[in-house]
Amino acid sequence: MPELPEVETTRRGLQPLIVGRTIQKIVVRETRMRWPFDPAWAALLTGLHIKGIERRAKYLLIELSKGTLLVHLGMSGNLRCVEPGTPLKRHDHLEFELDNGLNLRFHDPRRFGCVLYLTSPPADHPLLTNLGPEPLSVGFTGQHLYERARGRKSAVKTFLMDQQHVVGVGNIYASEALFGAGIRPDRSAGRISLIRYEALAKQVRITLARAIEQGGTTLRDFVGGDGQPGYFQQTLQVYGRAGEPCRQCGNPIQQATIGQRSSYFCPHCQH
DNA sequence: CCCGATTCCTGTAGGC
DNA sequence: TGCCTACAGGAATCGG
Repeated sequence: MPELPEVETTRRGLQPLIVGRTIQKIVVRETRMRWPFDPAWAALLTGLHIKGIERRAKYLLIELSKGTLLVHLGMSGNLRCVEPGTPLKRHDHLEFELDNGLNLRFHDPRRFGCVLYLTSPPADHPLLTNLGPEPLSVGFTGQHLYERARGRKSAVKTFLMDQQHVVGVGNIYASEALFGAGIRPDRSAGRISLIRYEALAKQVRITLARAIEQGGTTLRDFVGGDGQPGYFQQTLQVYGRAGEPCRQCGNPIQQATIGQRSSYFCPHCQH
């Protein structure tokens, strides 16, 4: 499930392979996604130069000589460069043939992702407004979380996954960061102290940074921009470990549904 | 405004 | 072996 570390891993893997290249041809095999890919974009994109690749929240922004490609990986998507002739897999929806011979492939079995061509400033796009601060920026602090949580009754895990408060944290890293901070995921967001939010903000930063170092988490089929899987799954403390011993205290990890999402925590280490 | 439920989709796993 | 169902989840959207 691509969260910030997987998207950042994709960005870093793609950067040396696609920046400076020109799009020579586009093959559209499937347009139905979270937001449809307009087939008319193929002609508009042909011949454009790739100036850079940035990330905002879980979105990739591929800056072109005219406009921007806005990519979201949904929950099963990946964007990678392959050598020409690499066998097609089911759900390889889009292909961008570059002037260095490589093909940039968008693959997304569940089609919760999207690829949109924007010709206005990306910051003005509705999908990018109302996003919270980047968790690895100085604007993200425990104080910020604490203030945003005032008066909120929803579970802190649900609060942490709301991209309006902080971006990039999804189901896996929310569980991991809450474990690191010793906070039960089902606690009401408005009833947690500033001190504890400071610990949580620190754990969010640490967890995401370590995951980026490991190339993200590959539970099923995530691969980065260069096609390599991630290794952070070996480091997971609680996610997916229901019934297994806590790595800190040995008691079994508990699974619970919070906000229609499965959550994992240690009842002994988290309060 | 806030919050919980619903919705989109397909691959995989478990039960019988 | 094969069929059926449940589950996985990012995030927009809707209803209360």
